[in-house]
Amino acid sequence: MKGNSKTLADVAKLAGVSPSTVSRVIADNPKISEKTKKRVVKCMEEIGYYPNAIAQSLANKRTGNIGIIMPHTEDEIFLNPFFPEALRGIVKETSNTDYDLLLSTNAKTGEELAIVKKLIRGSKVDGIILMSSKQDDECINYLKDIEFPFVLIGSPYEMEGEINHVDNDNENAAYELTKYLIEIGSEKIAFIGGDEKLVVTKKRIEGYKRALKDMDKEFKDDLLLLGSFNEKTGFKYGDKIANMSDMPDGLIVTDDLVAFGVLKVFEGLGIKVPEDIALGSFNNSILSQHSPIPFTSVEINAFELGKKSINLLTKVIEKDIHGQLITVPYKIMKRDSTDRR
Amino acid sequence: MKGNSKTLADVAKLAGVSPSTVSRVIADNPKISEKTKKRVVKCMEEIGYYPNAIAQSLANKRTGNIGIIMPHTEDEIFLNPFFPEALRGIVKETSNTDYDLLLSTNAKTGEELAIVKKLIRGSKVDGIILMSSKQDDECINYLKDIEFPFVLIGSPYEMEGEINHVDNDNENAAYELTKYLIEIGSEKIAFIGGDEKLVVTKKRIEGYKRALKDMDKEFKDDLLLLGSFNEKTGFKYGDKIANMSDMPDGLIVTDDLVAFGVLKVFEGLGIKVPEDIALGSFNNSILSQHSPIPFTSVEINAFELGKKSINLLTKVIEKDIHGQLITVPYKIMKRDSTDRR
DNA sequence: CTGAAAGCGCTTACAG
DNA sequence: CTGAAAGCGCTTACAG
Repeated sequence: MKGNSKTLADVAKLAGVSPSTVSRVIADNPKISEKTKKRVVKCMEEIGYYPNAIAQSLANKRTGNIGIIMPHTEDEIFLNPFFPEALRGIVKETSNTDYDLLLSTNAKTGEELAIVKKLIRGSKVDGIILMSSKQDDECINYLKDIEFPFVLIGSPYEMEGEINHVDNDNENAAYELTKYLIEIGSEKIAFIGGDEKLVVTKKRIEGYKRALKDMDKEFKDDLLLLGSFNEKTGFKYGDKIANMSDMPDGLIVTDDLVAFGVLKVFEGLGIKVPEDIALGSFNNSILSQHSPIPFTSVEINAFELGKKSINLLTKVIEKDIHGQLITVPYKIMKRDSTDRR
Repeated sequence: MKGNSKTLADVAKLAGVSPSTVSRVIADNPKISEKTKKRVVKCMEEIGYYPNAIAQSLANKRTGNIGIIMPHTEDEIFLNPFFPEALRGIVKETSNTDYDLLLSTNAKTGEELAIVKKLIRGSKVDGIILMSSKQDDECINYLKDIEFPFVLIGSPYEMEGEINHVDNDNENAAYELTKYLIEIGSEKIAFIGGDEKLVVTKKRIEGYKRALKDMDKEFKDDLLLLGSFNEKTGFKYGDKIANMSDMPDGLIVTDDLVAFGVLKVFEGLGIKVPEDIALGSFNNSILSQHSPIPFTSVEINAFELGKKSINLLTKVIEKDIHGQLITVPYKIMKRDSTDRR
């Protein structure tokens, strides 16, 4: 490339000042007189000068980058619209700051820690967003241990009071959804969740159980079904539920794609929703709206989660803040699958 | 953070060699004897040394970062599954290299050029991936002008032979799809496209026209409908088509979400697909598979486009390569909407 | 208000 | 095969 970028020194020479002065003009240091400031700025424009971010970083000990750690690509979880949506929020909010975004490129599960270490020890980022958390999360432990600025999207399994995170109140969302199903007449409610190591799964199970208890329904172990975030899980458990001797008349599903799979099975078997069984799900994806039977789903506002995480992180980078929690409201979007009027 | 990272000098002191030698060990310079190499490596591990990427960049004139320029967040186009999918491919392929990914954070349309300039002139990236192109694209012109390494996902409007890009053969895809509709008996085929400034729109229109010509059908201007990539466009044109005096019996739509909107309108009006009108679309999204009437759609393989773009870019950064084109195969996924057996 | 000098943590010709 | 020195392009205490 024919760039031949100009340096600070070039500007200094042209303006007849020292490099220190030019540097101070860039930093908009108030000690520099308006007069020289103007002259220098003019010279910068004249030769098309642009500060070298790398050199600034080295001298500054500040990179201007935020690292985003996503679950790895192969992972089915990446296919979940949650991540693109949250990322969209992250990008959006970052555009209001002077940070750039550095994306993790971990290809394998379990590689997250290595990536985090590389970014931090190589001084490539000033802060980190963790886009998922699990039980005994080694990334969280590491970041916490070295006291590096980071924000978790979701909730940590332990040390909640010490870790900065942005999340929905998943416990309450599941509680409310379960309660709602009971209110519209469901007596026996099954629950299909994700990986039990995921904190979000745990929280929703808790809410589900609490609602059952509050509404004087018995919790039954065989109505608690755990699987992955894909359609297959829906097929499998849809079948299982349909074949239960005393079939449930209510169902909570932790993800729309799974719920969609369940509905397909039910449709094939002639099971009517919501008449025979009411259904509530999570994520409010395009599928929940456009399914042959549009179904009730909890909008978790992933875009907002992303935005808020960056907003918090920029503060965390500046001051040290610990254990800050930002709760993003959810909303139960009621549709045909729970409409028993 | 309590980091206090160790430096090259620390390692050198401990190993009893000069910093130059340690540096050469890091670079795995063959001139260093195996013996010292081993000793130095041991010392690095002992004190937990990790090279500072920023300092390396400054000395090296190499950042190890690739910049990704996406359409801006607000843009409806970002909601299209194409971008997350392509990004997934980009992430995946990058994980096999030693590059990191720097994401553009442009919030407004038209800000792309400023972002590109900032990344390049601030020396934050070694190369750039452009995720969309339009007519008179100023980013392309700038990058080309300063001869900065970049790869375009999609095709440029002009100077095709001079710009490295990765794309489907959209002209042929539209050609084949149109021809297929004619072969299953469609006589009059309408086309719903996207923004006419987008190169992909132009290419598909060309293919559509060529197929009509080859199959001795007349091209009619009022059957060529252009809009945005959203459901509303589908509603609007679905209605329009339904109300044409001599309604078309075939329809090509440039995006699944739009096609989905059209189908909804048709369903509401009692228009039968594929009996009354056959439909073929693009992107093979989850909607095309799960729509009440699953519809034929062209799989463009966005994941592969992403992967190939990184693959090409890493080569472009090393040698100078110009006007290289990599074509990613598409595949027409035939479903009920064109099944007239 | 401005400048000379040292430093950020590396790399790399040059010399031996 | 290894080292001393200069340099990458900035910033910032220190001095004036």
